[in-house]
Amino acid sequence: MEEVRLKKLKELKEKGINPYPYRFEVSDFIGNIRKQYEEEPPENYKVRVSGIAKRVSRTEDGYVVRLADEDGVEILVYTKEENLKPKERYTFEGFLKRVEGKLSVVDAKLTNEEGQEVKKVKEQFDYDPNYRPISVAGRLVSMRSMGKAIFGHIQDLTGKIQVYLRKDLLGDEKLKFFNDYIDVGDIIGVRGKLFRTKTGELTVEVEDFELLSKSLLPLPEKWHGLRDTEVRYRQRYLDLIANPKTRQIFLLRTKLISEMRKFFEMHGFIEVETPILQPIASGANARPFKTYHNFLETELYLRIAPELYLKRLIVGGFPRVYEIGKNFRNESVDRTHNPEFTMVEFYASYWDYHDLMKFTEDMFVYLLEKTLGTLKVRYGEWELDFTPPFRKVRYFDLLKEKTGKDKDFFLRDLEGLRRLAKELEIPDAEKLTHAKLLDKVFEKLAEEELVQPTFVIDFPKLLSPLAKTHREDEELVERFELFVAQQEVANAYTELNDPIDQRERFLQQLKEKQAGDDEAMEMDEDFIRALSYGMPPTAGEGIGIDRLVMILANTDTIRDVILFPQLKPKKE
RNA sequence: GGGCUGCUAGCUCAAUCGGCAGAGCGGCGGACUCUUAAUCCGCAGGUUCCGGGUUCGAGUCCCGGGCAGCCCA
Repeated sequence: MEEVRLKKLKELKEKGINPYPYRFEVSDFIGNIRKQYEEEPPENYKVRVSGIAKRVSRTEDGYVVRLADEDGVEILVYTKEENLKPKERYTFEGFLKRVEGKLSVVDAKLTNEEGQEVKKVKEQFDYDPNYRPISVAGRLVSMRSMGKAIFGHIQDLTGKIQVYLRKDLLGDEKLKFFNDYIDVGDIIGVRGKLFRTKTGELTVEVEDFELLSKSLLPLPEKWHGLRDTEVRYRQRYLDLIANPKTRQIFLLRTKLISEMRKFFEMHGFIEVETPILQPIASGANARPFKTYHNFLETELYLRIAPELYLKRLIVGGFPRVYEIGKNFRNESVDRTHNPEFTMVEFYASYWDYHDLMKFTEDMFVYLLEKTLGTLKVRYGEWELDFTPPFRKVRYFDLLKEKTGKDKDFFLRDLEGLRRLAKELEIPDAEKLTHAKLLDKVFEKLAEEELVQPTFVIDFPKLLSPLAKTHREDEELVERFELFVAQQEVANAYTELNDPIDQRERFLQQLKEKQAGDDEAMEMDEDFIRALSYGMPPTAGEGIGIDRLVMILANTDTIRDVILFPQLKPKKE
């Protein structure tokens, strides 16, 4: 295979044709061109359509029928109906939707009533491009050569479009060149006119084309795509070429982050960048990666959180800041953890955690409307409803509900708590510190309850060394975590700005560390000095972007939302 | 960290009890000017993840290793 293509490459060079030329003028991306002639049908638009089944193919969970009317106009019908036969006439009732650019009928059921012609259905949303001249470029992903004419599809990130090469239009020589030297997988550019074929598909009638990059390796199979999860993650470029679902998820991710920036900007937040290489990795309970700077002759850590730097900026007079960036935690790698992950952290002067809850609700509503266009999100078996206000529940109320035991038990009866942890089969329960025990017991008992968006509020102080003491209860802090689908999505609090209190909290953390908790927080003297100059009352929050994208994309694997997830290196 | 499962042609997958390694797609050659999983005729394509072992004979059984996925902690 590779040899055949290398031979073509060699012959091209002998002909004086550069298989890797420098540029090509495109009039637009494929998706944008399609958008001009294809309207999105409204949500839940019902249609009844009649025609002859040209072909019936199996899909993962049903069938797809190519349905044609007398004029030859075709539409794809996705159905679960069994025993459909080609050449039979059927009428389907279902919802009109675009699937990869093509108008299709989804959730279709057979009916005995008469339906509309395919043509009539499609005309409403597919318009005639009237032979408008365009030029587009992309990867040739399929090709159907018919001797004196060739059909194929070229694809870019935004979509796919059919190209049609005809001998009488292109000339003998050009067509022969295409047949002899162009392969599926090559990047090509075409110039021509847009029209619709008799089946109704938007197509470029090619007047001229150029090879833009020769592909030497074959693409994954066209029908099944690329399924091997390992190859999908290790060679993401192939996954992106072969699987539309993958492209869709990463476009969604990009859209989410972009809308998030807009939202912050609308609310007066300034985007900043703080160090990833830090001499002290603090601001979270986690194990850091360690590295070494040769010139400075010093050990540095990859940040586990930007928190302490962002608050220094609040001290410095930035009223509202946010940072979207990577954090690094040297921990296990599994379905919900990647060693580097993306968070947004933001801080607003003069706010408290009540302001943040309101702001968080507003932001989620904004983001969901901009990305999915709905506040009700399907996630696995659940329908998550993000309509505000989100449920609020106090940390110790939740524990009391599950165990009947109150705050005093959890904060003072260490041995009782340890016994409870053992009953819950929490590993190493006899060794864990008080704080860790409490954390693990809460996780075990409460998280399964937290499916719909829920603010868990008013955490115990010993779990929250950077949060401000609760105005009504010395043992608590003004902190909330937002849980969605049993996962912690956001963590926020009224920030501790009393430098003396802060020093004591760090010292408490050091004790935890000595007691065996290697995730306890590090003391940061300069941060305390910064607070000593005076930090305004402030509230701050972190939101896990990867987890948020997982929820929006309805996937339970973090690797599906990170372009290049960390895997063990493979020996070649 | 423990358990289970998977790894076979470029891709998606078969291979019965241990008995000649196969199909579809893709590729190559040919026919075909509205095809779309195009169709029709012909051909080629393999370190069965790696290393040992048992056996007349191993993709298959045994031991060790690698990577991945799932479950548990």
